[in-house]
Amino acid sequence: MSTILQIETPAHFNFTQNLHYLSRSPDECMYHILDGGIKRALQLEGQTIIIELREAASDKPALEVRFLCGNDTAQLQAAVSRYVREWLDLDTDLQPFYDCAVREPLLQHAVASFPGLRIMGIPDLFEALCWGIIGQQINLPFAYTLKRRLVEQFGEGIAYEGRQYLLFPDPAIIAGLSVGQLTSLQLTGRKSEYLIGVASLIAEGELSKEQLLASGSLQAAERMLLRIRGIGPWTANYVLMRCLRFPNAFPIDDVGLHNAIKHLKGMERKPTKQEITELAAAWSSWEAYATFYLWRLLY
DNA sequence: TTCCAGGGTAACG
DNA sequence: CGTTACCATGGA
Repeated sequence: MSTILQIETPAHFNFTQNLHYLSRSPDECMYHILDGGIKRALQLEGQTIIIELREAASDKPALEVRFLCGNDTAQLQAAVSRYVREWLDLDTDLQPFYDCAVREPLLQHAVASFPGLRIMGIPDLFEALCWGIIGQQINLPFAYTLKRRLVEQFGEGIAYEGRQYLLFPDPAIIAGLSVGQLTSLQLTGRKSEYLIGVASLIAEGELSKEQLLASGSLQAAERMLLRIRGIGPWTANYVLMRCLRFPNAFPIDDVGLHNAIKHLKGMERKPTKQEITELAAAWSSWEAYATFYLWRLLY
């Protein structure tokens, strides 16, 4: 009946490792993980579909995608394939990072513990920016709660086999909200203003992923993001890492990164920014992956 | 109870 | 300019 799309996976990719990362919060609302597979809704090529992603039982290491709901034209299949490759970062060769990490005291343990882990992406720019802003200065469980409220309140949902599959809210919807409609979800007034502002920029076509990628360099894209109210160095680099996929994006202000370093080095205090800069010199051009692996040590 | 959470802004000197 | 108060809630 429905087509099964096969997607070959590269060396240094382990589906179970990544599934474990994706399972980290019971409050995650953008996909359902059950029985070794991921199911989620996607809006691609102007259509809304539900897919299931799991490891393929084939000779070559691969994933298989089932189309549970919606058409599966060749064009849509190609779009889904591109989406999955980007989401799971299947097109990056991790060998150079691993070559670097095995010689690096701070990274050895992490890369040995989570082989095949990749930076799980947030392909949608608006979702990535919202997630970054929501997560500023609050603990992660609460951030997941706030995201779920936002998505349940303002995102579209599709029911399938008794389960609700949610799409992230359209920027135009959020752009039209009042601050009060967001503070009622327990977002702060300030963050509510940030979200509405970012939504407006995207809805008006003044900010896009294409535009950021076309800027030519990490630094240029970072400068564009830093001009936006509510986006500082941490949020900019977080988005450059998880959405734009710059391997050298580096959220150096991240408290989780600070705690991981403190723990690994047996320090009594958190490292200073200068100390981190000196340590991270050895991760040059792979700062994003180093950060992601160190985060993984924390939970 | 206090302190910290995947920070950023605006108002100070 | 560098520094600081403030945001607002939940969990340890």
